[in-house]
Amino acid sequence: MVTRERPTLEAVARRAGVSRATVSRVVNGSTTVAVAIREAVHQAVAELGYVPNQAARSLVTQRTESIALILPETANRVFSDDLFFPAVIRGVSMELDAADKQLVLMMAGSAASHDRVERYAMAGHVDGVMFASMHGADPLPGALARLGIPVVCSGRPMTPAELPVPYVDVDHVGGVGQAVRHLISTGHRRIATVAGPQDMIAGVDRLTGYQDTLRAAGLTEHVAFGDFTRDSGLRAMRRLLAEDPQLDAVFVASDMMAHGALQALKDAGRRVPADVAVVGFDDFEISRLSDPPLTTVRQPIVDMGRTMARQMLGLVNDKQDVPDAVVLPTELVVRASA
Amino acid sequence: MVTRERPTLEAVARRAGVSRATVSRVVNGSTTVAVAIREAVHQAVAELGYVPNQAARSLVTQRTESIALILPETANRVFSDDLFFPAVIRGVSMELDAADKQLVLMMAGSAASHDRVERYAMAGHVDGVMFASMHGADPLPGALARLGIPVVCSGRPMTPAELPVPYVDVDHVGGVGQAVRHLISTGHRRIATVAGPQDMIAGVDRLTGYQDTLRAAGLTEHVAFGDFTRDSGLRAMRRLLAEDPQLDAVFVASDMMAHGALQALKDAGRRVPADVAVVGFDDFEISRLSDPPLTTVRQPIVDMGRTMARQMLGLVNDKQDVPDAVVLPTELVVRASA
DNA sequence: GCTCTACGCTGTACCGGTTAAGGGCGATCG
DNA sequence: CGATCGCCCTTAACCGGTACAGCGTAGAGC
Repeated sequence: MVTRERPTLEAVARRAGVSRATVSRVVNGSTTVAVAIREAVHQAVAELGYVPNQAARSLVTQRTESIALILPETANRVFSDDLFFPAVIRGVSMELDAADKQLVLMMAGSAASHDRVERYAMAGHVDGVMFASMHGADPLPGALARLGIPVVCSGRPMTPAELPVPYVDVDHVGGVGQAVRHLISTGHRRIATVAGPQDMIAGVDRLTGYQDTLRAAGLTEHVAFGDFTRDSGLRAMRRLLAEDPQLDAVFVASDMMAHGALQALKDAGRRVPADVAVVGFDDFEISRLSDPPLTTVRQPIVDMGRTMARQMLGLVNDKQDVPDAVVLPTELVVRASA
Repeated sequence: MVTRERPTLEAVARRAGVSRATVSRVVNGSTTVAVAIREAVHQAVAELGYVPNQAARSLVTQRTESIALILPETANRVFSDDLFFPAVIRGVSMELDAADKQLVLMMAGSAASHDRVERYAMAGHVDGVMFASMHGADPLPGALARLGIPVVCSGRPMTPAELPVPYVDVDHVGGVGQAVRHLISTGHRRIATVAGPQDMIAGVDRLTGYQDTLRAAGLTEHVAFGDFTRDSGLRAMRRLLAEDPQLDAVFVASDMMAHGALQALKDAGRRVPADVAVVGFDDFEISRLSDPPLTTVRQPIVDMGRTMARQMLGLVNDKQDVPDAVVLPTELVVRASA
């Protein structure tokens, strides 16, 4: 390793024959510097390969130009069979890159890591914190917001905090309504659902959408619960079939669970959609490729990430027009399974 | 926003009735502090909710306790239909979490972002940089290493740099050899391959493994190229079928491409494995679930991430026993497709 | 009882930037 | 022609920690 000494402002200043302050102003693009001097400084910067020390800069500016994204799951579970977080990351990353901010990724599954996140943000390591989907009524976003740290959540908070934090969510209820009405309009009457975990807003709202629509149509509810994983969908579908062998349709609250449900139906010798129609929720890439291709409610996950990031950028730049809540539209995508 | 002032060392010192230096030593766990004073400081820290300012600390220690992971793709492509990067992230994250280091995620698809990564590392924002899979002979790892910044790569560098950087890779050639020998031993003789991109070491090595094994058996090669995406696998399989309708087996250099190939075979009316046997490479979760379940070469992706992170931690801690190269084993997983 | 040593704490000089206050100098105006 | 003004640059005071040198104090040794 060569470990060439990193040049400092001081070195650049000496080389250009000016003071540190002048170099600082040139580097930060101040216009009140004579052209000749500005040129000299730029040349010195180039010759020495000067790069400002971020720690020193942060110490005085109280900004780090980086933003944390918290994935409230253990590193174990995230990414295991989940396509949601990668898409969120992608959206967030696109937007932060454009703003020249850095993305710090943190997993916060355990209580201990909760603490770590809080300390990390308090240590001024990041300018703001984004939460990607949350379980239960997590106190962390509210706690950080109370400390004056910009916070944005994905997913409407389950319990409205005393201090409301901006969030972005999708129209779960509307999308599910479309899906269930589609099932009804195609002649189905015994429509069950595999619902998501009830400690997540996505789980709660999608179940509400199902219940509201069914009730409006005067039909009977039939619910089994999963945790958004493929396997839980498979098991839930089995339970539904055991409880009501006559069911002719099912709305499954996530694509992953829907693929599990397709498997369960296949195992049980049911044809899809002839015997049982299936609708999912997410519209992952793989849902176009399943057998049969999955009818599903599309939610714009990448856009959620982008929107969160934009809200965050607005907050850290003290823009006044940052909306408290953004709800993105969902849309039924009809394929072969229903 | 309440924006409570963050307490400083100074404030804690005043409250505890000691000097800044003493508080600093207590906070950093030095043992040469009298118990009574240590207690008093701890209490003051707790009462004030003191959290050390990371920027100030980094300024003097020249360390940030965070590590960058570079995904050399545009944010667009990463995660689109790729399951490799999420798994790497998961492995890296597990290991860094345990070491209480933070993970900074950066995309570096464009030349411009290349520059950003270099400046970012040079600014001392991170203590080290890890590269997750690379295209071509990327000069960036070598450049950073030359600047004295700890670097670890996933995937053997395509052109050995003048300054060798530690890397972790898997035994591509060995795994592919197992796969192709399996095809031969089950009676196949017209064995084609869908190879990966030849600007990536994984693409090159897997093709080499195929070629070496076929040659050793005195069989004829038949190659089409893809770029590891499902769609490219589908198209490549079509070309192979058009060129040799008699082929009876194919080794596909990635699971994603293999799923595309399965689709192409199905479209062409070929039964798998009766007419054409298919072996993939990766062993993603979804490969157990395809129809038929995919025989494939398992590579330990999460372990790659963990190993990279461990090497990195060794480097930043100046451990002497950091191996230059770690090659993890691969293993044929036989399912129904071959 | 005095010196010596060891220990533990304080004082302070940094780390590398930013920024407010201050000063030199040429141009402008009366 | 002198006072005033404004433009640009320099000086220096921070930001909040770390770590080293140094000093006070207490206990040991004789």
